[in-house]
Amino acid sequence: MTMVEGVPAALLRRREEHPFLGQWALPGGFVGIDEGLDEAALRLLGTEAHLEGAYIEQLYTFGAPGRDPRTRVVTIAYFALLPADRFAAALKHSAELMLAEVTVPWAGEVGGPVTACDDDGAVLALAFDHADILGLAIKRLRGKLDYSPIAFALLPDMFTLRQLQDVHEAILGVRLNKPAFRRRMLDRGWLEGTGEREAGTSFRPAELYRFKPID
Amino acid sequence: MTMVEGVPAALLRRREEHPFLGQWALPGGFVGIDEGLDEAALRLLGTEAHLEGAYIEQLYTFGAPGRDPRTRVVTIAYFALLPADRFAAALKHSAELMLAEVTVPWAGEVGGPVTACDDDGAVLALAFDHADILGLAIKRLRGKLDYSPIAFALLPDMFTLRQLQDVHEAILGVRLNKPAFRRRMLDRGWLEGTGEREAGTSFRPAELYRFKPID
DNA sequence: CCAAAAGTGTTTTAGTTACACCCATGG
DNA sequence: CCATGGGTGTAACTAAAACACTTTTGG
Repeated sequence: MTMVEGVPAALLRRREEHPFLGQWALPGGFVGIDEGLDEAALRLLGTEAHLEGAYIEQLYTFGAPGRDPRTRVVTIAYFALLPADRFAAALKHSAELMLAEVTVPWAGEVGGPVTACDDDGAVLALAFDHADILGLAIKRLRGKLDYSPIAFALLPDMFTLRQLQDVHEAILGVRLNKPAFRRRMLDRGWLEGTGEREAGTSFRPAELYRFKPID
Repeated sequence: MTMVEGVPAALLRRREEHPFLGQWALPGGFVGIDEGLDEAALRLLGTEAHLEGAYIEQLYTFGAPGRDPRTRVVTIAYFALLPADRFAAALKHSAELMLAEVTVPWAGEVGGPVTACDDDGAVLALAFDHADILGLAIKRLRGKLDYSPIAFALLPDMFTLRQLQDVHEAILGVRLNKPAFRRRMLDRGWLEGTGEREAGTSFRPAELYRFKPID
């Protein structure tokens, strides 16, 4: 997953076999008999999505008996986070891959279920229970955002406070107050200012910060 | 799991076969080919631990290649919560079952790893990676305590605010301020006062409350 | 009346929000 | 000098913590 123009987005792969032929699915595959789970997630992200070096985290294990019409399949779902620019190469690699915008209503909201949309805003039909998986991933991100440093996995090494705020707003789906956000982040002690500033703006350039993993 | 005398406790089962013969392990077993995961957790809690009607929640899936010396085993760990008095019948049912006190240091604390102790305070050797599973379960409880109603799964239908505070203190491992705790709980809107009061005290009897699932 | 724990009121403190303002840059 | 967004200061508000206090029961 990543954040594109203030909205969460997930890499999907068009299925080339039954069931759900032609529909969109999350990249995945089978765990090797002597392979760890994290290890398998990283391997499959490389072979199925052409993405390397992502932050990954186990999400939930889905095992309802009928979720795959062929046979019993238990899926140990992981999510992976990368900055948006890391997807360009992967998307060029295969026309069967796309980055879909994901919409997840807040609990109690009427907006309906989880939807994934293509660049034109058309709603995509997702294979299996993958819409549920996507929805749970977004909810996990929302829940962990303010006590874990996951947001930094979605940004390049150096970033401005505005970019960090954009990531938070994309995940939460709400606008945040600038001065309050700024102070909260700086007080947390996770940021370290590089002396450098962004370039190419027609206005005052913002300072670039780095994530300081000490804590 | 439950809370006994202000401390978290987990039901363990003595292993009667290799590997780890004679050591203590979490109750568990295999998922049926046409059985859901939650369904399997509840079934195994009944057959292995003689406990019914628990609140259960999926915890994490453990799949390191060497974690079972016999063959590759992936464990989808669940935790179950029940009031302490519900364990009496289970413990009488089999001498191979025990309720062990669990100690989990806070992150960054020096106190060392997760330990399980019997009634005499002797540290028990746990089979497989079950100490890791127990540790993660306690940490999950700590994290979810203040935004989810898990504490009520550890109490009878009607309970006093002091009992609720005892459960919170047992999970967190810290003492809490009485007036602040009281107000926080009442403001949350999860509690509904029954007109009734506890009996058998030699001091002023506390009002009994009920968990109000409306929200 | 006394001990013990239930339950309440008040002050202090810390963290967050809202809003107004100043600053630095390109054009 | 102007438009634009970066960055800062201050007051208002809210939630929690600390503390002292009153209340109610059994003995």
